[in-house]
Amino acid sequence: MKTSKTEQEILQAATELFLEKGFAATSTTDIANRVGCNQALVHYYFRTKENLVRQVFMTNLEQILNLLDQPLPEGLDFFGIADYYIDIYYNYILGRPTAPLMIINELLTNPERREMVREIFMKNLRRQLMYYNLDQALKQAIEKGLIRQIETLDLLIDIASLTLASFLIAPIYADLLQRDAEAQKEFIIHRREETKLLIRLRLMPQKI
Amino acid sequence: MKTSKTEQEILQAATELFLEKGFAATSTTDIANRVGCNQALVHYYFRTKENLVRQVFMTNLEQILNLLDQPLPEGLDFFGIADYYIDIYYNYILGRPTAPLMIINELLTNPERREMVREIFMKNLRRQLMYYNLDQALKQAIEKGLIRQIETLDLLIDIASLTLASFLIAPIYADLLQRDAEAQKEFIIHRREETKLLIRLRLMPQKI
DNA sequence: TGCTTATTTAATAAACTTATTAAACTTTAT
DNA sequence: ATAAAGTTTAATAAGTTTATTAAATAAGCA
Repeated sequence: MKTSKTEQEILQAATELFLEKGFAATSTTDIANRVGCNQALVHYYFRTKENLVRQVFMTNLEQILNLLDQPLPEGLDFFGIADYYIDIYYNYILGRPTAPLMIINELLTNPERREMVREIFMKNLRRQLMYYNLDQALKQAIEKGLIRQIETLDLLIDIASLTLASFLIAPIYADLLQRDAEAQKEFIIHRREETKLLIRLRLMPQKI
Repeated sequence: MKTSKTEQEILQAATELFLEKGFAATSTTDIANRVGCNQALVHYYFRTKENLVRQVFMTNLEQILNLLDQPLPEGLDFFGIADYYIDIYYNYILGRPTAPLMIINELLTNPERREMVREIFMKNLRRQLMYYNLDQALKQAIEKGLIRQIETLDLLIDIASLTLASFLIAPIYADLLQRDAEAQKEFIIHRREETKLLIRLRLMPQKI
């Protein structure tokens, strides 16, 4: 009763198409065509398109959230920790560059999805603990004058913003300046280093 | 032959719905229902849905690009100029918070739209001149040691990334922490100031 | 006024969408 | 080998979508 090969292929094709064109613009017929199977088979395995959408959405969202779930690396200062997380996120998204857009897009246009996110958050106590630990560690470092005053949430949003936007902008950059896929990847690597520099300067305890 | 009231109403309703639900999820029947007119009327004025989509897309994109088209304010140093542009963008998007998502979404999922963007760029020589002027001014300031070494494109992308992401994250933030619209606006204002601080620190000529 | 043009509507064609059903085909397990 | 369970297909119902058409209504003006 473990998921069959065809079922996986359908899920895979659905994921690809949803990421390429968005949920609304993808039909179950499109999915079947990509797999090379009958359209009814999509419904046999997942019954409704909504189930399929939900599954793809949840899987991708959980993957992204789980990246934060790893323990803080030992023996690194905050500059090192920031770099470490920036690398993790850039590397992850390099592998599936349109996933964040799909997530963001669904979250913004579909209120039900936001309910799902709260569920995921509430369910995972470990993640809440991680946030609490980071918050405490930051506060101590600030008190000791090791880093500049910053809210924990702002630091995370700064990193997330710069990372996310790199991947939204990269394909547009490549197309506009008529660059190839290789140049696009270089652009992202370059933006990763710029992100690290920005965050480093944000945290460095010098007076403005 | 100037655009009739009904035509404007249709365009307005289409814009609203496209921004709320996305292009694919909005039907011409939805648009007619919001206006309170017959569905055929939508096609009478715009013939195809694609024409309507194109027009809404182009209008919003041009508005966003035109924000950069204003002359550099006099008597400001680069820190002041950066703040000035950050304010302009935040204020604009505050008025139409989902416009950037629609633009980004279309650009990423629909290759034809990227062609449109190149057209717009190439057509507007003044914008190219603006970029050239900014580039020159930055290079001089760097040479004189007034600001830290930075590529012009990176500075613009830094600002755009932080601004854009604020608006993508704000509604999710509000929903997740169950805050109201007022708190969401405050969040964005707060992020605007964090953006200014980040950019300021990025430009300040201190050794890392 | 009456003629012309513009706007609006109802009706509908043609294509496409999701989902179900019954029948055919494969596997698997005894 | 064969019965049971699982997989796949063709056919199709029911609904939606875009777009067109012809007829009805309203405006503009000579």
